[in-house]
Amino acid sequence: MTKKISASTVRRLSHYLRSLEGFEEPGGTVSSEELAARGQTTAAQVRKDLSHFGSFGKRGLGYQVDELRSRLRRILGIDRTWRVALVGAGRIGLALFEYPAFRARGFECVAIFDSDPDKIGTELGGLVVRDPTELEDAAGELGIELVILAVPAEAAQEMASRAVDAGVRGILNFAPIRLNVPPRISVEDVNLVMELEALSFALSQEQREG
Amino acid sequence: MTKKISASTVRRLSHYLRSLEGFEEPGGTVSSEELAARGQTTAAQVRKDLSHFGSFGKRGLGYQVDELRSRLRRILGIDRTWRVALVGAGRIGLALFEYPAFRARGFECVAIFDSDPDKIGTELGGLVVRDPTELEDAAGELGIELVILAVPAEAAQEMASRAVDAGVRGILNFAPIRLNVPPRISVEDVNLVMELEALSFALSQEQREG
DNA sequence: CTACATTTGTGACACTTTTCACAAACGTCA
DNA sequence: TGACGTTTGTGAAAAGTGTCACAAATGTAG
Repeated sequence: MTKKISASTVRRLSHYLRSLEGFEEPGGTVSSEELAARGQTTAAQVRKDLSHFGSFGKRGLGYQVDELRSRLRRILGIDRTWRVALVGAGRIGLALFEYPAFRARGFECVAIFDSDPDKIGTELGGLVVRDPTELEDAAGELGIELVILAVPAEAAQEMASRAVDAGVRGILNFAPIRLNVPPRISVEDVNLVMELEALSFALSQEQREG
Repeated sequence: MTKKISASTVRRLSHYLRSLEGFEEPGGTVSSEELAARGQTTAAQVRKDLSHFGSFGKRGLGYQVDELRSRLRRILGIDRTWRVALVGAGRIGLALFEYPAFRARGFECVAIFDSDPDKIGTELGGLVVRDPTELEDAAGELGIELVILAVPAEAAQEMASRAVDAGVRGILNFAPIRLNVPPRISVEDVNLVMELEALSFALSQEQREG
């Protein structure tokens, strides 16, 4: 179980779990074939993905839905609540803050930071916006392990470093730069411009090829 | 040039372009080594990525920044303006709508659709919110080629199909489902819960391994 | 109990992506 | 001009991912 799991496998696991949620027969089973049909993948891929974490299917039957679901949750580390801080109370940050899916999956936003003096001290969604210099104190106090970083590119590195100093272990980064953090820190980048550019590339490519 | 370009290559191209923007010596050059240092990659990777589109470096010197920049823009298809419609005027949709980086890169939001009767007819950011049934007419009229789909999972498939019928060629999908669309349509998924789960997985993995 | 229809788990294979290594090209300087 | 240091472009090797095919389990039905 100490083998390296690829990013694509993790994404698929997350997707399998999502698929299982529309599945409400108690005690039912699901085959790798069915699971594959709901995702955009193959039965063999499903089985290989799951096999990295032990063998919890029954041959001839498939996987027990309830068990698979809880196993996936355990594997993904969402069989608990993660305490998250929002850094950057701009439009995107606030939209995420109120995104119901986050809370529903156990990601609980417990603090908001923003360096805009006009915002500091005001209340947003039941939390008082704090100065980012308070991050270090607050992180310990509130048990913050994850940060959603939604600040302009110019400020991102500084805020990331501050979060790292505060003891945060993971960063969901919306700024379009590669953060420079110690290797023990996990960073996931969400680069919206990049996504649009990928679309633009695909569309232009089609045209070039006729 | 008709070879298949991998998604990771496209993402890196986008990133190279972003890196070059902080580069304001007119007529300067940049080596694959420097470009690699700014990204999270290697010099060989940079050269191979670029070589798929012709050889526009000078041996012994590197790449001319101005030229590389405009070549990358051409390659990515952002040497023009893309007309985009926002479908779903919820929090995330509106945040994206006003995201300055989009417009700055040539993605121009020219229409907003939402099926909420309370929103239809109201003005948001200078545009009147329309009923999604108008998509087909509006798409032709306004030259919409891309759609940002930011609606709840339940509505996503229907809206996607409508957009496809309207002649849209690309969809940036924020709903956590795999859209079922004809193969000629490009879809990029942005799944925020999945990203958080990937972080959660990485953090839990560390703990398991001690 | 045996034959049978399923479906998993997994080694072997195929394909993709990255890394390596080096010849070829370029500018410079004497 | 010619030797030199640099950096590209690219085949070939290595590493990583996905697919296939099939033996081993499992439940069912007779």
